[in-house]
Amino acid sequence: MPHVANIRDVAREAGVSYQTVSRVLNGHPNIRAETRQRVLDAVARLDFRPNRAARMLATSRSHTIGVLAAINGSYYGPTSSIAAIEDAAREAGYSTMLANPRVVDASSLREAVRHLIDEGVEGIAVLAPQTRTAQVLADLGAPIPIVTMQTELRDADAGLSVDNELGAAIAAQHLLSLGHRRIALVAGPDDWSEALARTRGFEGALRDAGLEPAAVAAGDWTAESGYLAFQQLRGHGFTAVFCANDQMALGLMHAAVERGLRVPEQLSVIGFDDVPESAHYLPPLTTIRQDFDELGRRAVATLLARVEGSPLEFPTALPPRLTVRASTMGAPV
Amino acid sequence: MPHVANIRDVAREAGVSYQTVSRVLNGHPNIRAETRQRVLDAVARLDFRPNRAARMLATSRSHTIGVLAAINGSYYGPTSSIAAIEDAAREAGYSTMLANPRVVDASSLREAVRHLIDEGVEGIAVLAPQTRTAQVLADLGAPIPIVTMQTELRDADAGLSVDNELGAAIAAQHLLSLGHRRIALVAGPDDWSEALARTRGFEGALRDAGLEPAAVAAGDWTAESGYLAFQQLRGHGFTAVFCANDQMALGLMHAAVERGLRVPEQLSVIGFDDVPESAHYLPPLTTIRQDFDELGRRAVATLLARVEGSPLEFPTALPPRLTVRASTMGAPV
DNA sequence: GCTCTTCGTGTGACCGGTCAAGCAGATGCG
DNA sequence: CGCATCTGCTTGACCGGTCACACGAAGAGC
Repeated sequence: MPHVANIRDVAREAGVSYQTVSRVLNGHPNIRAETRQRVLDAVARLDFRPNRAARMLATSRSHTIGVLAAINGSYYGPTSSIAAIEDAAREAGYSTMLANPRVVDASSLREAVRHLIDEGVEGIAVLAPQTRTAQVLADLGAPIPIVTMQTELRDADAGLSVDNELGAAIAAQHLLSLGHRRIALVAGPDDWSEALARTRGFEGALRDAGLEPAAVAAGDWTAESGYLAFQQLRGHGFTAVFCANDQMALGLMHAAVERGLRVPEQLSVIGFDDVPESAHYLPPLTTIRQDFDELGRRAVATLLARVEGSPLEFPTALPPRLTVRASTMGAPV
Repeated sequence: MPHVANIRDVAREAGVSYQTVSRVLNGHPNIRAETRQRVLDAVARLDFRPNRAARMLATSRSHTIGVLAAINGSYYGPTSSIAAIEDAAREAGYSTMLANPRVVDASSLREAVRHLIDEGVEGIAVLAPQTRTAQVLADLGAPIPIVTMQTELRDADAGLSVDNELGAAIAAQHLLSLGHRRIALVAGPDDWSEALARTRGFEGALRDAGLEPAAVAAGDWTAESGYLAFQQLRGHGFTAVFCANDQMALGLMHAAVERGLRVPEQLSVIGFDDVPESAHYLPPLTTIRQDFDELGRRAVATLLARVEGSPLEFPTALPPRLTVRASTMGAPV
């Protein structure tokens, strides 16, 4: 086992005390330039890397954040956000620790948070947008900041979601502007905040036009559930359908085509998320784009501001953007 | 700031010395049952949680593994594996630290590995299946075990991939058995091990049948690149095409349909991965299934065995499995 | 010239665990 | 009965950093 240098080795090598080395490493003032250089040279010669455990023990700061992500059903969004979080965190000198509860219930969430806290993380970003999540986390009374992404709460974390309600309203308005009047909804699971917000936005926009959904089915975000949803919906005589995410839209189009319906000529379909593949679905999917990367970056910025006690906050949710492709067209007459 | 209990508080509460508490926590023998119980009661009363930094400093063991994942292009596979890794690690009492180089070049890889080592991880699982990865990692001479997943090397980590060569051969044989003789290939990027292995397997199977690929194009795993690949390939008169992943197959089908070709009647398409959506592509995609979860579990098992010096090894790559759906049929005459 | 501040550096204690050695009391063995 | 061994527990040192404080030297103010 090769001996790895510690701070006292460096001090000896540089001919100063270990405290001086510590000062140099932490950028304290009041070090003579020549002394600093001697220390830095010694650090380089010995390839000294400060021991994080020792530093953490002494300062009780870990420079680590936790990511609590429950990934199931859809992959693209959470994965993009996680990658962005890790990137932003490292940029700011923080490391990232992962916790993946396999199911999202109160006790798994609690256990995951506790695990991360035991690891010494200074803050946690949560990607588990079930409705109950926010409440469970609040009840925990955790001693560190926790930001919840993609929540529907109009609270301090508002800036950490896309405005799902607005996005769904835009989708509905797009269909309305094409002349559709009988529009169905494939909602997400009703224990997900985003699903509820999208349903609300969609129904609100319809109501503003004096309409109601022609029919409603709920899926679980998977393509398979979109496929099954179509079977529930058929017979309700709609000319367009809003699916709460792209995968369900894909499954629904599959079922529709199988029944001999032509998309978009006989049925317009619009999704949500704009996953990279949706541009190549058949037909290419009209959908609502979310900026998952920006979401991740904002989560880290918010978290670190809270960790360090500064007041940064993102007051408004990110604007979603309509991407029109070939799966929507004017209503058949 | 509420005082959190340390081991000496527990000792005082239980009326024993701190060393006895440490013994109990670490399951040492030679503790009287009644003493152990008194300690455990005190632990529970004070909600004592051992400080990981202190333990790490004293033992120089972190009980943490690192995951170095370069996620770009495809999401489903790596994300599934990461989730499985985190799960298996936690099961074994290990935590998971993340590092996501945004590009995969030698210096980013080195930096990411170094970052993880500085964090004190005891081993690293690498999901960055570019060909050069393995060599760069080997050259690093890292003082901790590193396992590389999805590498093409037939070395100690062989069990940490699906047998890509076999999978591609199975795909080719499926097309051959349907009577296709003019078969094109959309390969993955040629700096990815998996891409090379799939190309090898595909071309090998064709050669065994006395054939050569009708045409070859390379993509970058994205649907978009599959779409573009078709434009390169057309005019080469093929009746079937093997795409090195599902997304590229999706893009290719999109381009084919746009040119008026019917899949599978005029063109059979087969993919690789079996992402959840591929069952609902239009037409549903015939593809080769990989077990990403098992890959993640094996990576952790291998890593921990190596960390602990036990001899566990998975001698053989995971078998891929053909999933026949609607995108392939007998060759047109 | 003497004290007062500022600058640059060193000393000791401490963070919260673990490990090695030590030390009573009980038990085994001749 | 004397000695060695085992059992159960305690004490002291240590892991590798940081923090609070002390201290000598140089420059400022009177």
